[in-house]
Amino acid sequence: MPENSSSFFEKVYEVTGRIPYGRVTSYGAIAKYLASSGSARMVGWALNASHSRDDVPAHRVVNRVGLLSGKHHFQGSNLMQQLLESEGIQVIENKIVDFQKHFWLPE
DNA sequence: ATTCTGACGTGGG
DNA sequence: CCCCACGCCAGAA
Repeated sequence: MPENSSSFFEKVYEVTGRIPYGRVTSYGAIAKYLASSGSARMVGWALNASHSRDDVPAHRVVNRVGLLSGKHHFQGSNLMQQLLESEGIQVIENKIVDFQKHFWLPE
């Protein structure tokens, strides 16, 4: 609802919040959707600040190969993986199985 | 103002 | 398959 998001962060939260249950996307995809640019790093940065928000499923955002690059930033050592698996997503060696199959592109 | 740092991505060797 | 260099840009020191 707040398209008045003055911050880049707000936009990232907004899009991330739209990721359907059991689906995942990449930082680059979000960055492209927002800025049509390769500012994927900013997306990860923004998600870093999403800690206070529980409405931002950051665990559904991984890098372009489906690797859980940010799992180290979650509370537990494997919380991110648990969350994904609890949504029916298979994760092996910090990597999502059939990543492309679960991939979701921002609309 | 300058410098450094990233939850990334692409391209080349 | 692996490793490296560059681009990208918001924020902290």
